[in-house]
Amino acid sequence: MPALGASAVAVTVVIFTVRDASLSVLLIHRAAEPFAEAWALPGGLLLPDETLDQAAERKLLGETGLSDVFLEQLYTFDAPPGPTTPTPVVAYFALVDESRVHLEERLSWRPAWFPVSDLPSLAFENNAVVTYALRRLQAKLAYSNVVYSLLPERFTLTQLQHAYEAILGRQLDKRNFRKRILSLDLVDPTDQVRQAGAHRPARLYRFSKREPLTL
Amino acid sequence: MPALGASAVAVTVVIFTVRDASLSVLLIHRAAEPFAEAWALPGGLLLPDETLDQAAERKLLGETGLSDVFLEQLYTFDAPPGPTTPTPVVAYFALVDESRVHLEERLSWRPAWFPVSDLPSLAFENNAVVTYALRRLQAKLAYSNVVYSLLPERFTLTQLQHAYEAILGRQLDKRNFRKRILSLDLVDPTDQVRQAGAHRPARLYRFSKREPLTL
DNA sequence: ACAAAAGTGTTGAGTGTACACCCATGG
DNA sequence: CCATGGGTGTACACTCAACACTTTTGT
Repeated sequence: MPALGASAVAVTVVIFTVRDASLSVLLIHRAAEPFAEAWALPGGLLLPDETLDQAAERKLLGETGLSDVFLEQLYTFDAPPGPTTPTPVVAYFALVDESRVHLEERLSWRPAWFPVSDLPSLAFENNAVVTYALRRLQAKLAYSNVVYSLLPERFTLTQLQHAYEAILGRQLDKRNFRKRILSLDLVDPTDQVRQAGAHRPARLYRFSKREPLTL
Repeated sequence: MPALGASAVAVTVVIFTVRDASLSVLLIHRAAEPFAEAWALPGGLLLPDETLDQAAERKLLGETGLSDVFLEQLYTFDAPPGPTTPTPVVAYFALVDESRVHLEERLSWRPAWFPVSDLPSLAFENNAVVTYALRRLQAKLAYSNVVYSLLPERFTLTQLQHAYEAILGRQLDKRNFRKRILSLDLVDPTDQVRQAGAHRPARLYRFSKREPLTL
């Protein structure tokens, strides 16, 4: 039987949001070695007596102040090479509504949103993690309601469509989009018909289930 | 920053095969505590300087003598409750051709195949792992060539169909199945037309790519 | 007035599904 | 001669993609 205690486990979270029509990821600026001055995904070690999901929630809450959002385990990556004790990294991904986020105020680290289409080179080979998360997210769009936590509780179908377009990176046909969404009945219409700042009254919808739903 | 060295990591493998028209899983019989005398999935601790994939391959090779088969990471589960130091478990799943397997000969442990439809209650909550693996496998059938490593190198379309049926747990229409498989061109026909033990000559096929392919 | 977003149907192509019979061989 | 598995085509239902104009409001 193998030697014990060789590894601890780290958890990292890819936090996505949609900002001005593009899909973005939350990154933190590292002050300490290794990879000082590089951008990286938020993450850290699993605490004793904590589940993996709890650790991911803790990280998400710390960075954004949010906890009731879509958050799912993604993949477990090997320990990145480096001077520290090697620990496998369990990656999660989350979707948040940017208007509900309160970014952590820090002295030395500056969290910031970066469009996924224009990422810098990240610490710990985190670019691969983001790429993997993006692929998974795109795949899940087709058959689940994951986007529920990217949008406010009530939203127009156009807003929803913009979220889909940002994630898929291409334009969608409006009429086909509406037909499909309504036929899946992921959403219910609500009575309210006027939204601040909108050009004209519009029907608002909400997700019929806000829990993660994987058809 | 959290305390270090609280956890190591374990790896476990769900090894599937098709035996007389039903999908089966390889289990080992535990001699030692915890869960002595219970059946469990093969697994063990990650060794220092080993990648997760390597650990899974090592386990698979140890139990079956095989290494060139489909093997994919599945999910990372929390440490099971118990007296030992809690370690998260990175689960993998593999597909093997039973005729190529050489089960490990052991004195105290007896590895054995169990149909997934009729599993005993497993140690370490491994039943949930098997259920998860089965769902993933079924999903992957639709859009990938994963079954390539369940079958011998050359096979008839009927054999292939039997493998699909065992995994999905339902009968498929022969003509539709053939049309679909051929249209995906996952397989190429080979010249050989006679197979030992078969009732009549038949066209044999082989997978055009034997590498994992995720369309 | 005009820019910006909301809303609304039809058609054609392609895909998926249901369904039944003949053939070659081994026993 | 019969049991076993190999091999083959068509018709219908459904899903998906392409496509343009009118309405309402804020500025």
